[in-house]
Amino acid sequence: MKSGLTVQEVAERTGLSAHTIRYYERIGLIPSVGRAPNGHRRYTETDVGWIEFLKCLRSTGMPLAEMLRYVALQQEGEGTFQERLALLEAHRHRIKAKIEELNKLLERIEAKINWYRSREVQSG
Amino acid sequence: MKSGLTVQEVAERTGLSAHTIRYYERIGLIPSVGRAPNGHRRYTETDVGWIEFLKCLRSTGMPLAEMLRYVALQQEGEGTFQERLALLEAHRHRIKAKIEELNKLLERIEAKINWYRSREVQSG
DNA sequence: ATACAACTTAGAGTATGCTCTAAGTCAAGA
DNA sequence: TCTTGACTTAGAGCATACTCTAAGTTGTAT
Repeated sequence: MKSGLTVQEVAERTGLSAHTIRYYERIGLIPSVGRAPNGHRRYTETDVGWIEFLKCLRSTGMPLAEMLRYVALQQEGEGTFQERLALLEAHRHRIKAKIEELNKLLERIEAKINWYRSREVQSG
Repeated sequence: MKSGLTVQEVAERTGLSAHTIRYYERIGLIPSVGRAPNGHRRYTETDVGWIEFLKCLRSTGMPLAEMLRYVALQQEGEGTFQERLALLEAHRHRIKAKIEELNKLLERIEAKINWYRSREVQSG
């Protein structure tokens, strides 16, 4: 019977390094990770889901400080639902804005690429 | 008669700080900026266009090191057209991948938001 | 004349987010 | 028994990209 995943196993699953996972725990992003009798970390599927959510927030550009704020609200309990929702909605807004910005800038870069291509034809 | 824009004016136009513009010049991203007789920088419209292009590359996530590589190729002359084109195409590919990633992760965050909203209704 | 604001340079300092190290524990296999 | 490898911790180190500072110069307004 398996008591949980090791930090390496979680690293493999999530694509984060074991160093980073421990670091996230240390700064408070992953509260209450279980330990084996020898002190080694043991992760549940719930933990893995949470870490994947953290990764999702990070990959979309949320700073660690804001992720910590989210965790803090979570630990304060149900009274912080509105605030957590607001935080996520603000983040969603930023992601959408970033996607729009990227699309706009992509066009500009493609224009430059096309300029190079037109030159390429003439100069061989 | 105006001999060119000052660093502050370029900062206002491009949205970069004067510090950053000087820094970019120092590391080699903005070659050959003209000087007034007193040694002050004077920018042409061409310079501004180039700085805006740099900003575009940065905002889409290109590291300074790669931008420097692009500048280096540019200064080597016409023989580097292919390489410059390849560099921009690789970058375009990364931007597209990033947009796709953001769209995917955005969905996940929206799912979480919707989960919060459904709770919100029940708990008042 | 003098104060002020904007500029110059080289270099130091900061923010963020990892990433690695050192010293030690522990369990399993040769 | 001894080695190997994975784990633990606290803390140091590093990469990136700015951002600021200090000391000095210059041009303009009062």
